Amino acid sequence: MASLSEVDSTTHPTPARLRALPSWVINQTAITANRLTDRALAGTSSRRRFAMLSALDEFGPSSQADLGRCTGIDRSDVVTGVNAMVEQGFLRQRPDPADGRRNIVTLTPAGKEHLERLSALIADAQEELLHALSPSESKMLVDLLTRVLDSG
Amino acid sequence: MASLSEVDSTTHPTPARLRALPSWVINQTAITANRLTDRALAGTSSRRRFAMLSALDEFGPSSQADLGRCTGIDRSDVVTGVNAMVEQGFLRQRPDPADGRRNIVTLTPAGKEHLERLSALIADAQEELLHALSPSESKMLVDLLTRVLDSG
DNA sequence: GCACCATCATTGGTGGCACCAACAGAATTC
DNA sequence: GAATTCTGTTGGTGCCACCAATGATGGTGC
Repeated sequence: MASLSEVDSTTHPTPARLRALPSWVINQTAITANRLTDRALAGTSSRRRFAMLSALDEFGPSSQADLGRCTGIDRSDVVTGVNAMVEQGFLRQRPDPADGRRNIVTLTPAGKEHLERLSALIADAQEELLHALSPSESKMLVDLLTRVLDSG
Repeated sequence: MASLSEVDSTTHPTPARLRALPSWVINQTAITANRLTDRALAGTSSRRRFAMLSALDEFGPSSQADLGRCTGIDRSDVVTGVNAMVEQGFLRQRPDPADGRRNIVTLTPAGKEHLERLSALIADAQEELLHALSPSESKMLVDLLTRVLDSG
């Protein structure tokens, strides 16, 4: 009995100009993705720190500059993240004996453990984010975005 | 010590954990997309204001609350954007005679003109962003992201 | 009528993020 | 050995998403 427009009364359509705009759609999706992961990480950590932990786990001890480069985080932002995680006991910091400029940052066992906890939380968020897509569609989405990223 | 990684000194590989993480890839792509559009808009406008202009152009005059809802912008953030564009002559603001609470915001001819200018600038940014993808791939990317968005 | 609640525009503020500039000290290059 | 590059660090900027509260207004149930 209710007309279509009536049903839509609570819905707020997005302008077609925006819906057709790749950068807009990408950004909106990123907003919800970040919201989901931020909530999943609750008060335990942040996306940035998770990225740093991931890099240290995969590449082993590295300087802060390298850590920033491979995660896309500014050197100055790496500093605060590293400091916080050193204080939490997740990272260890020592000067590079071969290069007096560098601080070598190392993942502690507690840090590795922490990383795995965060990884599980974030995995849940991914599922929540992509539940509308099939596994192959999710893969295709990631592949397309990766190609966009690598081309820049 | 001496190893292959030495040769790669200029390249900075991203951790596999991150590269396989949809939310990470989406966010990184959004960062570059936003950087490109922000640079395209230079000092002329912002992404938010473009979104508001697009909505007003497509849906006609509307209250600020509606404007915020259909663009996903917080009501409080709509205020500053509207004020700025009113001052620039792109928007007109008048009280709703039928509802004393609302401000009806209308796109002026200058605003419409401005919108079209911005639209062209942003279109260039899209091309720059997606130059690695074919048109059909770009469409598929937008479709996938749209489905993710609509499912949330 | 009237109390109650929803909605409006607006103010103010918060935290995170991406980014930039400058610095001293150490290393590398020429 | 001078010049240049790189490092960690400090400090700061601006945008963005988000939240809380408030006074004014509209609508609803009774």
